[in-house]
Amino acid sequence: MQNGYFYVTNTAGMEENNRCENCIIRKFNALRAMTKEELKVVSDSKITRKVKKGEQIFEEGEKLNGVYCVRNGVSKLSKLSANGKDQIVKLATKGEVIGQRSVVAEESSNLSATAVSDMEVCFVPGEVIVNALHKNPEFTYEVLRHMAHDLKEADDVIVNMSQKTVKQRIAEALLYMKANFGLDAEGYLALVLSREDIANVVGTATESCIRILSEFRKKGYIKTSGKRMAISDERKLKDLVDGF
Amino acid sequence: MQNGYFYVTNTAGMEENNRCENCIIRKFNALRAMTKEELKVVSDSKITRKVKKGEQIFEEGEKLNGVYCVRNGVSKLSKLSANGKDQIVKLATKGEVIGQRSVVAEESSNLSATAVSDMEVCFVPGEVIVNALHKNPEFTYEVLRHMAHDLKEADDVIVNMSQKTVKQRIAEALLYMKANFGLDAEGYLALVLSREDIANVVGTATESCIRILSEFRKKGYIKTSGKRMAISDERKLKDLVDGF
DNA sequence: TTCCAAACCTGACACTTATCATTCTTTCGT
DNA sequence: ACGAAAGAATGATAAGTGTCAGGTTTGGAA
Repeated sequence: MQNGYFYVTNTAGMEENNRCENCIIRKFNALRAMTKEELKVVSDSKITRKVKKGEQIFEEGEKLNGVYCVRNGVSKLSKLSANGKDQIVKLATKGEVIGQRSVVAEESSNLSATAVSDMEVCFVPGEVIVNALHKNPEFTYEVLRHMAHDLKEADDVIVNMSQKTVKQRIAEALLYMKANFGLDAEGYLALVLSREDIANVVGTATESCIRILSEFRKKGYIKTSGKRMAISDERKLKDLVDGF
Repeated sequence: MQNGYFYVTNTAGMEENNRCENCIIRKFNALRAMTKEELKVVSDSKITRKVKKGEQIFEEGEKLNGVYCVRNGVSKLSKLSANGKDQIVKLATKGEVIGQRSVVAEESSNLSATAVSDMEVCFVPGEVIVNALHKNPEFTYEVLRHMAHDLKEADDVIVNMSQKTVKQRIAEALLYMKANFGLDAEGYLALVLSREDIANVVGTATESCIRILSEFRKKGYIKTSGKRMAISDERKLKDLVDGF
């Protein structure tokens, strides 16, 4: 099904910077705890793939045969709810590994992954990961630590979702986008999300999201240019989040 | 601070059923992947403690020196939000290990744990756990699988919180309580939570929770006797959750 | 460029939920 | 068993949010 979109990188004579051993991205995820030998296996078996904005990497309920290491771009991890909206649970960016949870638990995925911008990802077969998990406690420990971190973040999201107003959650989302994805050359948020996506991050109706962003704009908290947004008054947004 | 509440179990001549090796509870959590030797160390270092209903086991922000294995009773794991309410993120019962996340990540706890009923817990020092994590990949893998499961559940909670109405969430909470904690001899939910606790599970105001439970009672979906509750029409509650 | 579809925006309105105030009931300690 | 304190219940009202029904703007394909 996904064939044709793939191009294989483990060809002879491949340039050195396509080897996992030399990949800087790796420093930021659990793969840094792998041994040289394990990393070689990963590198030989991995498949690099370009994903265009809007394209789906995998779908909720799909059996994943491996994990995806994000080299570039941003992916949204979302889950469809009964009322037809899909709630974005996490945004994964450069250095993060997606699909880990499903491979570790040997279950089909509970989330869909869709590219929010053009991406480059490395697919690593599940057996290679599972193998390392059984043999290398340091690697397993490292994966565990990353998952512990994700779990803590999920707890925080639960509390925010249930205790904060939509306005507070949107303000927080903007600050989050600035803190985690930075700004472009003109000071706009580097991560450009549609209003609908932002609504799906904070769990509200698209119209409500638009309305509140307009309000922020009118009050001078933010500035917009097409779908790009810039934070003008960070202090005010922070106060809002904290309930002032 | 916690001294005096503790009584040590690793005394000579201790009865056999107080040894982890013989503890059935262990079968349900990651400790089942420990070797005999590791389990002996756990058993020799563990401290069994009785916790009375309402008593706190640990607090948000506290540095945990170990994990707590629940032998009996139920604990709520909650997080205080800016507006003063504390959101219950998870209910932990017999066989579950709490505090894992913090020990694994070597961070202070992001949640508070409070007994919802009288409990008996075994405290296991962090070093013992961390040691096993470094040495025994099967144990680490097992902990990882449990955490993967928790993470999936957390994702589901996020979606429910943001996409379902309060009424749906309360209906779901009742069904959850039946499914996970069962019924008492008279058919009432074995887990008795205050209206406030239920409100904190589903993330709503106590009054709203009471109002909706009253409505369920009037419509014949549930039956109440003091703070005990019984499900009379499970079908209706399920339909409600699914949006009918 | 022109056109079309998607994205964005706004208003009106209904419904949901929180808050405040008050009363009734249960539970628990002495 | 009693009284105090906690919990449960209900009404009135206000605030927050979703939905529907239009508009306008934007961006990309032909």
